[in-house]
Amino acid sequence: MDVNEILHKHNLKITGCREGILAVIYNAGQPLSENEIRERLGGNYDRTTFYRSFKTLLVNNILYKIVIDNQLVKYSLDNSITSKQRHAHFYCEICESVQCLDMIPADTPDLPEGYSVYGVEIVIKGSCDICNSKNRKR
Amino acid sequence: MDVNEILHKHNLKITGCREGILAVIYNAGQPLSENEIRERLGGNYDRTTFYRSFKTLLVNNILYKIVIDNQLVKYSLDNSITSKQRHAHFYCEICESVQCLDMIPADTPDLPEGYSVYGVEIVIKGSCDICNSKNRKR
DNA sequence: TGTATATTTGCAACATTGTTGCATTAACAA
DNA sequence: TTGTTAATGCAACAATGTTGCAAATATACA
Repeated sequence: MDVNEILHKHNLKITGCREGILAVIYNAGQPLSENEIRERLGGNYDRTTFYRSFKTLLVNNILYKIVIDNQLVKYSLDNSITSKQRHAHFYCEICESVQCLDMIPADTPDLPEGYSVYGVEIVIKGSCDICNSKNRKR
Repeated sequence: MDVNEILHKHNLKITGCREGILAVIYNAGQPLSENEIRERLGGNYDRTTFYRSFKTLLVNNILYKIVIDNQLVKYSLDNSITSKQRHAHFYCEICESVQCLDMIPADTPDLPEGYSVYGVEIVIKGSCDICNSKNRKR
C-alpha cells in the first residue's frame, strides 16, 4: 500500500502525521485506537494535530471510525481503500482488540416505508479465540 | 410500569433521581440521551448524581446503553424490563432520535471456532419517515 | 412511629477528551 | 527556488467524566 499515493489522490498534502497514522494502521492489520497509534508513532506530533489529522482522513473517507463504546473508538482503513465490502466488527473485551468480520456483511435491512439508510454499524462483543485459549490453559 | 417496584426488586433505594430517569424514559417511548433526560427533569440533581444513577441503573440491567457515536449515547429500558428481544436501533441523523427496530433482531451470528459472544450491537443510521416527509413537502 | 445504619447526594477539585485562534512552519505547484 | 496555501504546535478554553468527603436521605427494624 502506497500511503503517499492515497493522500495525493485525495488532494491532501503529504505530512508526517498523516503518513504515520496510515502506515501504523496498515502495518497493524487491525483497527487501532488513537492512543495505540500515538504510542506506535513514538510520541511525536501534538494532540491537536492528531485530532485534525483523523478528522481530515475521516472526512476524505480514507479512515473509517469504528465506535466500540463512547469511550473507545478504533480506526481502520476505509473500504474504499481496501476494496472490502461493509462488514461487522468483533471487539474482544479481554484484549480490547478489534477484528474485521469480513464474512459477516453489514447489509442494509428492510425498514418501514419512508426510511432512508446511510449506514449500518454492527459490533459484536465477546472474547476472541486467542484470549479464550489462554484462559483454558490456566 | 411501576418504577418503584423495579428499583425495589433490584435492591436499590428509591431516590428521586432514579425514579425520574426511569419515568422520563418510559414516558418518552424512545431512547433518550442524558441531556434530554436532564432537561425533562427540569434541571434538578447534580451532574455527578446523574452519572452515578446511570451507572447504577446500567450495572443492574435496568437501563440499556445505546452507543450511537462516541459523542452520543442514548438510554432505554433494558430488555429484561420490557420483555423485548434483542433488536437493532435506528438513528435519524436529522432529528437525532433513536427508535427500537423490534422487527430486526440482533441475533448472535456464526463466528469462527473459539470465539465467544456476549452481545451484538446494530445501529442503522439514516433519516426517519417523519424527517423525510417534512423535506419532501418543502 | 421513631431511630440506627448504610447508601445516596451535592459540592469541589481534578482528570480526560476534544475544540479554537493564531503565529510559525512545511508542502508543493509553477 | 520561490510564492502561496495548508498544516503544525502552542495556549487557552470547553465539555465530559471521576473521586473524596461531609451532609442528607431511604429504609429496615425495634
